[in-house]
Amino acid sequence: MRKRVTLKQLAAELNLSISTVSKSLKNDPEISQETIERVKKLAKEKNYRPNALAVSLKSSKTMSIGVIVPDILNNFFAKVLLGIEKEATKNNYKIVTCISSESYQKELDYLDMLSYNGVDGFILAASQESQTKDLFEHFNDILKDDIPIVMFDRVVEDVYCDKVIVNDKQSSEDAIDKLVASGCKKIGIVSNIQKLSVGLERLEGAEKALAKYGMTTEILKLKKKDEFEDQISKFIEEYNFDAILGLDETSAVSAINAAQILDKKIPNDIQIIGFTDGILSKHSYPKLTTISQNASKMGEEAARILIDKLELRAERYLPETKVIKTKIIERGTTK
Amino acid sequence: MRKRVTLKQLAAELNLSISTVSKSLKNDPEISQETIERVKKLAKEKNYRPNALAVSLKSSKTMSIGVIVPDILNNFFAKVLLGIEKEATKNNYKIVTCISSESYQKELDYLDMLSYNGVDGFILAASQESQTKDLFEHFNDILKDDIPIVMFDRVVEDVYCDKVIVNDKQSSEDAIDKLVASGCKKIGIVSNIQKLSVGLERLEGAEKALAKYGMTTEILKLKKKDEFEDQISKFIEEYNFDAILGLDETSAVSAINAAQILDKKIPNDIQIIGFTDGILSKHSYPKLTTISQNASKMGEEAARILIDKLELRAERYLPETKVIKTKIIERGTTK
DNA sequence: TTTTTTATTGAAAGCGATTGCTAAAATATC
DNA sequence: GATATTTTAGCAATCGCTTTCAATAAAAAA
Repeated sequence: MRKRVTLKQLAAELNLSISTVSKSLKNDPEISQETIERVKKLAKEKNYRPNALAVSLKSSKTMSIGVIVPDILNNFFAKVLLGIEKEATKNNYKIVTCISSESYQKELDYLDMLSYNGVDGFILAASQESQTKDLFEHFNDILKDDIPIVMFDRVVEDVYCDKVIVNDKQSSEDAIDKLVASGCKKIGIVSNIQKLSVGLERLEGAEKALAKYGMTTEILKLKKKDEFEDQISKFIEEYNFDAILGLDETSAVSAINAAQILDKKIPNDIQIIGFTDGILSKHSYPKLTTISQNASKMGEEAARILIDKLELRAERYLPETKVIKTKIIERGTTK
Repeated sequence: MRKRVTLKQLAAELNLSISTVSKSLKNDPEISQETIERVKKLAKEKNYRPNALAVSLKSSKTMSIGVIVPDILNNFFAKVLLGIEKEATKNNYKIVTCISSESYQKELDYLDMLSYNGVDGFILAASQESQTKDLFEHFNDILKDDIPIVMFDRVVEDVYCDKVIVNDKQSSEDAIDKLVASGCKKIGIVSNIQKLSVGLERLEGAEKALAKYGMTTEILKLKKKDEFEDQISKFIEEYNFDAILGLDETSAVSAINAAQILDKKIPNDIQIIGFTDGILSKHSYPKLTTISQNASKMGEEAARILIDKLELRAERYLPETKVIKTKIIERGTTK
């Protein structure tokens, strides 16, 4: 069994003091070239690496970012995580990932734990519970401790921090525009995320666009307990839609299946557009036309903003809100 | 802006020594009840919490587990992660998640970084590159430093550590049995994971079962560059299969779509079974009959094994290999 | 009253690294 | 040859906490 080597041990073996060894490793000009080389040689031999804990304790910087996501099974969040990871790694930061499972309590616990574990900053999306119950003081508490937070996607209006969002409202307007342009007369909205800030935004955009064309907004809010396909096929039959806008990926894909059940041809009898360019969109039949939120880019952006803030600590600056542009990816469910 | 309070500050305010304060917070019998209460009162008021870094440095235990997964977008790994997270949290451990992106180099870097950051142990699935190139000394190096590893799913034979796997071979045998029992005469295998240990296992099981029924093994190894659906539909037409076993979820779902393209009715004209009970299986049309690996349970199990080892450090014990049982989840693609 | 016990608190070392300051040795200046 | 200057290396404090051991004071026993 190997033993991790410390400065102390190197010093002993070299007959030098700990400080000399430490300085040598940092190429301190105070130390003679000869000594530096001697030290480095042994350090390399023994595979010396500074104990990150000790360094952090001293410098009160851990080079780590706490990331809290509501649901890791959600492809969107997974992608964002990937983006964060990429950018963080590039800048020598590591990430500590926690999953709030949409629970306020877990979110709070993690915030607390991570802050006492010394993460340098947070990147997070609020849990559903925090959003619906309008709980956000726990975020402010962290900010008060001077630990920066960057929120993404599920942001909280009342928390004064950096944010990265997507122009959800505009996107669903665009989607409706597109559907109308291709001849749709009766468009239905299906949502499985009624309670989320993003769900509201998207709905608002759709309503606005629909109104513009003198169309009424018919929305189906999916109920967890029943089969989505059944709920949607009834909805389609009732109104005889020629297009469906799914406010999230699951709704849209379920709408595809519902259309199949009703034996409607996609995209001829009915067109479908969804949100979130996840794994489902690419594996449905036909493949789903969807609004991509550039999840990975969102993550990168969030990490970049946080790291900038961390490194440029010197100057206080105002929180910014970065809007990531969506793009519509046309596949088989639209004409 | 608030300031994190330390023992020193509490001590000063209470006119006590640091050690007394520390002991009081731990209900040390050496300290008088009166003092204990005085200390606790102020600590609560000031919201004192020990600095985790300092505690870790002292105890050389960080209460954290390094988790390395090859791909977080993969629903299976995400589920395992969820299981790990759940079990770890329950035992007061936190997890530091890294994503190797199937790269050997990243895997190595993370292993190195995390070990110097003092994680107490590792839970990981080998990257594809490590598996195909048969690279595993980096794992042994960690073990040499006396940091325990628990591998799951993608395990490496030559590394002597705890493992959690699934009875892949048996599962695909069972799947073939089931197909034959329901009358299939010509079964094709489709795989997108030829290079992985699990892919090999599953193939082996299928071959064995096929041979048992005097059937030949026809396998299609998917090529990334072409559309999966096209490759599969050609494959089906060529052999006129009445059943497909997809060795991974993507293959199986693509097979469903391929059948639709060929206008074959599922499950009457052709039956399909897949692996991994992920999100795709539930949203395909028809829904996919699949072999569930109990991903979340796998994660929990891995975490439990690791934590047991961590806490029971005392007695050396032999590495164990836990086999998680799969179960077949029947949905719409089989009779 | 003196000695022993017990109760209570504090001093100090240590975890591993960083860093400002000091001391000693080597070199330069007059 | 004596003093001033530069190199080079080490001391010691510090980060925040834990823990052993010593110290003091008060109470009990002799």
